[in-house]
Amino acid sequence: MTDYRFDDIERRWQERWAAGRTFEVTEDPARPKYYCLEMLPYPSGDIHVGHVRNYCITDVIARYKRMRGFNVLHPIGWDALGLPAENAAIKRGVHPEKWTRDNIAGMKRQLLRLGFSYPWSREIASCDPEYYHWNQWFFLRMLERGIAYRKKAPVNWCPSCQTVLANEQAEGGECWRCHSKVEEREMDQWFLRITAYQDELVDDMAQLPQWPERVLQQQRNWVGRSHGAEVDFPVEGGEPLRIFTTRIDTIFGATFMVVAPEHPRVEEFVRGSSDEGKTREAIQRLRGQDRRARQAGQVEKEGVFTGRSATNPFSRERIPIWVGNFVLTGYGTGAIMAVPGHDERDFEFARKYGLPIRVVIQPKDRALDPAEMEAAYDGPGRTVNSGAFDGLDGGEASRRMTADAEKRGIGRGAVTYRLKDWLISRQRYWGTPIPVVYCEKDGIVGVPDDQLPVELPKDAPFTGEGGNPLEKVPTFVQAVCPRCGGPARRETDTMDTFVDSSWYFYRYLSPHRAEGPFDPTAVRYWFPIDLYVGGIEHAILHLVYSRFWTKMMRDLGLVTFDEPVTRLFPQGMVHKGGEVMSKSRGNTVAPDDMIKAYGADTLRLYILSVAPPEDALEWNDQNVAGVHRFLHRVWGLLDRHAATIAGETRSPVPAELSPVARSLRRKVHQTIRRITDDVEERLKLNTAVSALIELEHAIADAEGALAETKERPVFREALETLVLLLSPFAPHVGEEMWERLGRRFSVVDRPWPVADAGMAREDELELAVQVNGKVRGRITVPAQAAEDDVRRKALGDPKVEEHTRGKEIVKVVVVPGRLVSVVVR
RNA sequence: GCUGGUGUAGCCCAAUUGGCAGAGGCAGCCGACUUAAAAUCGGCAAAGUCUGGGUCCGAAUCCCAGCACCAGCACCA
Repeated sequence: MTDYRFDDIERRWQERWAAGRTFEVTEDPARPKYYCLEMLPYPSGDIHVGHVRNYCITDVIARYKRMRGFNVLHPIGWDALGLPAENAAIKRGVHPEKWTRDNIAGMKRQLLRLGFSYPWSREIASCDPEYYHWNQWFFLRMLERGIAYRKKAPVNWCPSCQTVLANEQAEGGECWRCHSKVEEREMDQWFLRITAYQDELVDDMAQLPQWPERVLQQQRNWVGRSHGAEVDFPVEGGEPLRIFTTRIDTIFGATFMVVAPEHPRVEEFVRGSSDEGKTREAIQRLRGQDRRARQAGQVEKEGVFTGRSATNPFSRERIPIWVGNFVLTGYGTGAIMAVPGHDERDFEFARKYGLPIRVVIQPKDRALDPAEMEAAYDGPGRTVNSGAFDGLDGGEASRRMTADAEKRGIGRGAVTYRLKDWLISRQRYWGTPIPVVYCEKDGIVGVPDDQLPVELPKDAPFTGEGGNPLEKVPTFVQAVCPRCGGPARRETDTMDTFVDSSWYFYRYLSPHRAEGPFDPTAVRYWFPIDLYVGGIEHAILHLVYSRFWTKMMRDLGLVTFDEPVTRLFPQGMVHKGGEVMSKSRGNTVAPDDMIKAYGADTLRLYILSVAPPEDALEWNDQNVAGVHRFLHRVWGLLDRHAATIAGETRSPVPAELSPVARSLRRKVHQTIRRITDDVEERLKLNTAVSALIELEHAIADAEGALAETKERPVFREALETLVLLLSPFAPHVGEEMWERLGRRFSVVDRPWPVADAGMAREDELELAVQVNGKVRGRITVPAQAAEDDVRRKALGDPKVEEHTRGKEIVKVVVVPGRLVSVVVR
């Protein structure tokens, strides 16, 4: 037998694919299309196991769909701008561009070595000026429409990355990249008005039935839409104070108000009160509390009475206005009506400061007594102590009270959102320059389209001494105002790299197009993306931005649909030793080592077989040996017979078959059906691999009986089918075996086998017979036996009779193809 | 704290969605090959499904209560 020299085999076919441009595709209206997308990698230097898992899944699907007759687009590129390149420049004196290009070259080599079916002519890198040109072009279109704008706002500053971050990138008060604690700073920054699409982002989820609910849930939480009402509370000696509430039905229970320490009217309320000085001091202290901790509710509730009072516009009661650290600016109006009887936070605050608690919602089953209550009641019930509104359920009370407030001109239904506009400016070099200049005369002026791209200067100094390197390049900063021709200062902020990834999947369609970001005809053919596979960690960053970007492009008239991705499939993480595999934990596995030891086909097969693609994968070096042995056995099997099969005329499978042949054929067709089901809808690639192994076992078992007989056509069919079914998973072995079977290059264009239902059907079945739940006998019946015959045979079985003799048969359940259950008394 | 997911041989995972708990792999044991070892090949053994209740002829699967782990959300008024 010849050795399984995976290294030689894999390289040979990789070269052949490259030379034959096997995976290049163009639009072909005659064939159905399939756009199979994976998340493009950041060129950090190494492909890691998480990438491999992602790309193995998409590669199997891409190859499978191609065999099913689809015109498949399965592209790859590089998310090539971003901080690590610049940090490397500071640390090691390598230019970010060189660092990035070198990393891309190395990682590309790794991807090629894994045999992924990419159309490399479509490769893109976001650091190419020909790519970020279009970031700038989009930015200018958004600037024209007020979607991009500049404003001063409190923003998240990462002291370690020396730049501001978007809200999404500073969750929990930590920088998403380096986990430093972010600081709040008041700065002039560029924003994209994603909030213009906040309703669509939620409502269009109805168009995404093939997205996992947990991702949609996360996005829904992030947008944080909440329906309620705004109500103005009259303030003694001042303008009314506006609050937002989702529980206007409890307004009669509002016994005090609370404003955030930063509320603009705090000073007005405090001025002239009896304890002015002390109050101010207390408020100052509340302001000094850590804002993040306050938001997260990790700080004990504290407050102070401002000295001023307001009137509850429904109960007409005089109620005090407090300042409290649990009320936040930037959500609602920064002021609340406090209903301690029915809101946990208000209850806690009221108990602490001895403020009155009133019950205005009465549950069905018990009576609430404010003096006895240990917690707020926020369940359902009917309104009480609510004047003309008594006796209503919550929904009805809210509707009527809102209508009443509206009629009196003191309130209205209102919707609030948690989502903030997307802060996209970064004070760093290695990003897309924001294409505007500041002119003394004309203010902010966009760079004209014909002057794009604004390219990054090559000679910026990377000292690491604070400040954006771009500011230190006079030839970059000094500009001419496109409008008046006078001197202007060029913007030195660059764009968030999430801008690049928000639309890269459109650029794959026309990667070098100079007239626009993409060819609309190609978009009409290829979009939407049929399958998008990637890490779940992008659920609210990249995937929200991408949805926004498509909607924005739609409003520019560039596309005609609302959503770019039909089916999203988040793959599971890779763990080792029970922990997420990551550089920082030092538990990573290098794909290169695996390839060297076992080959790419083994690595691919292993990573797919060990767990369902959506589950966490627990890495275990020893398990790799298992699939490697499987490939060895396949190799041996083919090695023994390929030459014979290749050398003879292909005769048809005989109609009359021996039991062994019949059984092998059945297994072949059952396997086709199983793997097709597993791959097609459920993406259960792990069980598909198991089915391949089973088929190999079955073929090996029949080898002695069939290989050298006139029934060899059955054996040949089995081997050919095994190769075809295996080829999307282990494509190099697939090609090699296909060739050795005497068939033409390439297996990637062979039609996927079709299961013959008749062939797959069992002739006879063994059924268990249960008596009172215990298996007492077994009967063999023809597969299509009538229920009555099965029943008769089951009851006639001697072992069964032993247990039914002399007893009354109460019931006989026949489950066709499964078992018979007899109940006796 | 809330929501969702998961819990099956020593380990990773299956079980046609209520029908005989086992497809596949790892590890283990036995054997073949080998001077020997590794690699390779063949075979064997192993859990009654996290716990406790319930429904049913029949439950890993459905229901109730709890436990463990994972993920997301969490003063958002």
